[in-house]
Amino acid sequence: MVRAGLTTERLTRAGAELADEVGFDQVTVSALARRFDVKVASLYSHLKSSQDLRTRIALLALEELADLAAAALAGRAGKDALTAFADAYRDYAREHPGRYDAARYRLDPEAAAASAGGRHAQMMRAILRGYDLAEPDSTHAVRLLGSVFHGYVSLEAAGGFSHSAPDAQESWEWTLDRLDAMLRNWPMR
Amino acid sequence: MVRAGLTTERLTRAGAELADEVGFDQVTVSALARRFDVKVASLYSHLKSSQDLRTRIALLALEELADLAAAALAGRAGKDALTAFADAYRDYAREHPGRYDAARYRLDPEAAAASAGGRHAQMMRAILRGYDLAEPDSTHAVRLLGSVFHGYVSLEAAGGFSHSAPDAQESWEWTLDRLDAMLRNWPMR
DNA sequence: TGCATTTACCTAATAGCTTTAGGCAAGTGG
DNA sequence: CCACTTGCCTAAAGCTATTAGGTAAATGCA
Repeated sequence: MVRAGLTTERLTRAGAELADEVGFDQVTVSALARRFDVKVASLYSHLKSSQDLRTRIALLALEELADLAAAALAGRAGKDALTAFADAYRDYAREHPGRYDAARYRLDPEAAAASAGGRHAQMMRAILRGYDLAEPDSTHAVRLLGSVFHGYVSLEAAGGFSHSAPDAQESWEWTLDRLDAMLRNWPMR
Repeated sequence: MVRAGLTTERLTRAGAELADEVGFDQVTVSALARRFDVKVASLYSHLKSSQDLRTRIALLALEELADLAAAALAGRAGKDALTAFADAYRDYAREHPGRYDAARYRLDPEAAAASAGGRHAQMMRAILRGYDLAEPDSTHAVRLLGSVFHGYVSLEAAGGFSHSAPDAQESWEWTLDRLDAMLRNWPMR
C-alpha cells in the first residue's frame, strides 16, 4: 500500500484550495480525505479536529495576504501605498474567496496572537505615516481603513454591487480617492 | 398528546433567538426541535430544509434591521440622519449578533429580491439627499457607507477593536464625523 | 543487511445533523 | 358524529466528526 504522504502542511494547503473551490464553510475533514483518496480517520494524526483545520487555513490565509500586501507596499508611499495595499486586499479576496473568508474566521486568542494579524495593522500604520495624523487619530484611521477594505470587499464578494451600475471597480477607485483626500485634508470641518 | 403549535413563523423567530444565543452558524434544525421539545422530522412540515430555515432567519433579520433603521431615520436629516442610521446598524449587531450575521447570509437571487435589502439601499440614498451628490457619486457613496458600516460592525463583532485603546465607541464617532465631513466638503482635492 | 521501532494509514464503532417515507391521532367542518 | 385534514411521530438512510486500536511501511541502528 503506497502512502499518501500526508502532512499538516499539505493538508492545510489543500484545505485552502478546497475553500476557494467550494467555500470556506464547506471545508470538511471528509472532503479533504476524499481529495487525498484516504480514509477520514487518517487525517486525525495530522489535525486535531475540524476546527484545527479551519484555524490553520485561516492562519495560512492571513500570512499569504500579509505577504502580498507587504510586497505591494514596498517602495511606495502616500496615495500610491494606500491604493497598492487596498488592491492587494481586494485582489486576494477575488482570486481566493475561500481563503479570504478564512482570514475572517474568528480565532481563539492564542491563535490570534500567533497570527499575521499584527502585521496587517502595522502595515496600515505604515501607510498612515504618509499622512499627518497624531494619536489617537491614527488609530481611528487604522480602524476606518480596515472597515472600508473589509466591508467593501466582503459586500462585493457577496454580490452586493454586481447587479447595478456603475461597476464595482469604479466605486472602488472613487472610494480610495475619497479616503486619500480625507486623510490629506486634515483636519477639516 | 398535546400539539406544540409549530408554525413557520414561530420556528423562524425561535431560530433567530437561537442564532443570537449560539451563533448563526450553529443554528440547526435539530437544536430548534430540541427547543420545542419535538422530534426533528416534525419541523420538516414547516421548513423545506436547513437552508430554508437560515434563509428565513436572514429575511427576518433584514426586515427588523430595516424597520429599526427607518424608525431611527424618521424626522432626521444631514449628519443627524447619518448618525442615527449608523447607530441603528451597530446597535442591532451588538444586541443581536446572530441575527446580524444572518442578515449577511448569502441569499439566492429570488430570496434577495423579496428581501428588505432594497429598503436598506433606499434609506442610504435618502440620507445622501441631505448632502449634495449627483450620480454616479451618490451610488459610490451608498457603497462606501455600506462598506464602512458593515466593515466596522463586523470587525468590532469579531473582537478586532477590543484589545486596544481607544475604545471602539470613540473610533465609531470619529468615523462618522469624518464621513460626514467628507460628504459635506464636496468635491475636494 | 537484518531487526526494532516509529509512524502512516486502516478498520470499526459511536454519536450528531439532515432529510424522506409512511403512520396514527388530534383537531375541524359538514 | 363521521370524514378529512393536518400535526407530530417512528423508522431509516446517508453524511460528518471523532476516538480506539490494529497492521504494514518506512526508518534507524548494529
